[in-house]
Amino acid sequence: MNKKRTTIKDIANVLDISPAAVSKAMHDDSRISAKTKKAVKRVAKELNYQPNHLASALRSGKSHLVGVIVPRTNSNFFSSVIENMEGVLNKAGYNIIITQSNESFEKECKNIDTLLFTQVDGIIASMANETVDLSHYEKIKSKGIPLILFDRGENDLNVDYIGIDDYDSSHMIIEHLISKGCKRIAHIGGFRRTRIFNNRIRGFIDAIHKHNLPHDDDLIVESSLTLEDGRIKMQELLALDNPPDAVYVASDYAALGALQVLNEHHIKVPQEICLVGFGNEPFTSLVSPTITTVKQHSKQIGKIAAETFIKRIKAKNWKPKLEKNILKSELIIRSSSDRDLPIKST
Amino acid sequence: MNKKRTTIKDIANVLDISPAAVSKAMHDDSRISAKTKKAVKRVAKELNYQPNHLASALRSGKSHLVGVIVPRTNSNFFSSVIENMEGVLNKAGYNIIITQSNESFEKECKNIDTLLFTQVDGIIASMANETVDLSHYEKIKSKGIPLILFDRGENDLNVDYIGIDDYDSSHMIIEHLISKGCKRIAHIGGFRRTRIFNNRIRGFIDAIHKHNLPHDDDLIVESSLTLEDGRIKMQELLALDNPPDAVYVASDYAALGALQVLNEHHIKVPQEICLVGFGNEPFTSLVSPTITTVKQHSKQIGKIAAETFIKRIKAKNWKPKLEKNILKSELIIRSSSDRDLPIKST
DNA sequence: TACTTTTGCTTAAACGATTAAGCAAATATA
DNA sequence: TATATTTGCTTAATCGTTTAAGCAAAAGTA
Repeated sequence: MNKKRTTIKDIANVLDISPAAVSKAMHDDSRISAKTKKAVKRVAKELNYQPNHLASALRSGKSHLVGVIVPRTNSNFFSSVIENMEGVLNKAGYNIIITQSNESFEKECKNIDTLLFTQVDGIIASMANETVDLSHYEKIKSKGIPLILFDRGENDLNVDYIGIDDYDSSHMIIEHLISKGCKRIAHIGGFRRTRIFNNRIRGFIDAIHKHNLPHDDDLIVESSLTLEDGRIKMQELLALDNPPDAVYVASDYAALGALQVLNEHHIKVPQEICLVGFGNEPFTSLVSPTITTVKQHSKQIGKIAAETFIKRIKAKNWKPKLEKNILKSELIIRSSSDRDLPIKST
Repeated sequence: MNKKRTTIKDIANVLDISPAAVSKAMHDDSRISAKTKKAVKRVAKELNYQPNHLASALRSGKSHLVGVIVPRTNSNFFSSVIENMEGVLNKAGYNIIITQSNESFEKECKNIDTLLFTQVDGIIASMANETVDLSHYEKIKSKGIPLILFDRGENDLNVDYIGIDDYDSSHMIIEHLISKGCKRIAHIGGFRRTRIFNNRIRGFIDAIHKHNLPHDDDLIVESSLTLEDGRIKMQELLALDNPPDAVYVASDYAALGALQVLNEHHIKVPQEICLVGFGNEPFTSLVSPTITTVKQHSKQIGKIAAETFIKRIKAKNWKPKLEKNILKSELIIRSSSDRDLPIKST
């Protein structure tokens, strides 16, 4: 019969107490007797009471919603980060709203507006490739809600950041390739304007110098790191007078494109050219030969990002503050760079 | 100075009119003069007014939030569906909350509770593999908010559904394989309890009979359709006294597992055994040989699901109603079944 | 006994928008 | 000119919860 949902008023009526007492009983207020609390909770269950989230959010000013912005959800890295973030946040009573920027600056701005409009209590984001203007992120900060960046961050924003050590990762890769006898190593990197890609390039150059390998500008190319661009850049490298004997690609997708080109040219990988990708996307272990790559600890990144958010929200007066959380990455050595192993498909 | 956000009251004070007039002006009410409307909008812009979504949602009973439940976001199919759904819904003034069930029934139940708690105006979902008990979905229906299913649906729920014709897709595949000279076709299918997989199995059997091919129970196996299980089921098929000359796998992931096993056994694909997957995941065009598969029109499915939701929300008294929207799928023929073509890597 | 403190509630005002009802002034109609 | 209608607003209630303030009764303290 009763079409409308149960409210605290209904519970109050049944027990002949005030709605305020019911609200406090549900929140285990110390000023409510154990007896009343028990009765309230019993009746709440009987009437199938579901708190009205909008009302409490309006009154308390807290929506218990966290906005998440990622370039795309269909990469294994981001979907894993989100999954682990969600686990931690749900336990703390927060739900998440996931949005995708599709690497577009415009879409990212829209997403931020949408999230602020929806009154999220904070935003956890990884920036789009295109993003250079940071004014939209400043808008989040000026609202006084926590902003936490992961993977694709930006020092200038001066907020919490969780990611891996890209500079160090490049060193690991170069040292691995050197141990396999490579002497002329090329790097297909991302755009320098994106911090993580710049760090990988810097790490690459410094490692090359450290080990007294030739530094040749032709061997460093910037790329959008899509599969297609990986193909193009690999072809360019092969066309050099003095082509490389190893290629370190800053993304698995572009590395796959490079591998296709190498296969098409019947260049033996890893015997003639070694190949290393970045990101540990699932397909790297599925293609032939399997691709050596860098694991970014997506689970940890997701968890730490969520925990950082909770820490910030608990501090009553949140002030934007830079706190970096840099995880060590892990090199996954597979056939494409392992000259001691025969090529195998798993 | 002013820390608090602008409300309609602030605008009202500036113009010395009532907050009600401001609200109506913002909504272009016919009983407000053009002059007042203009002034209100000007001041709103000046004060950087952002409507409080929670307040209007509370009052109007509409959150303008749509809940989305998918098994996982990291498959290309689901992320593409979501992207296109979002486009349509955003234009109509709705935002979406994405949740993942990870194929778990328990997680799916939790997601539904979360979404209902967050007071979404409707739910668009694709069911987890594990789900057989539909009581949680009935709960959504009983709340009187629109429920729309896509891809993984269930007739018993009697709600709108958008998907492809799985039965017909099986026919397309079988006819293609027959045209390539296959005579003994096996099917690694999903669990029969999931409607789409059952339809693919039925389509497979009927197509086999229609073309007078032998119906051998050993050639039909049910699988969880993960990569690993695809490997196991392929090994079982190879171990038969009379192994198949073609395998139709109901998922690209499992098809990839099957392909790995075939490659490891040095069985030539497609010369000795033809292979067909399902879903058009990006890696199907990246592995060697490339895998023939079925395109599910994720963009269309996303758009239609969103449009159906909007249609339902506009009808004032929503009643659960079965309305199926079945799209025709498309067979993408690649090397793994194309005996006329040489094996190539793209 | 007389006072203070604690307990366990109630009252009532928010939170920021929407909206039904009402009302004076302007305009139209007879 | 008298009446009806339309225009353009205001008033006040409402959505369901939270919370500051208040108050009587019970318990503790001197």
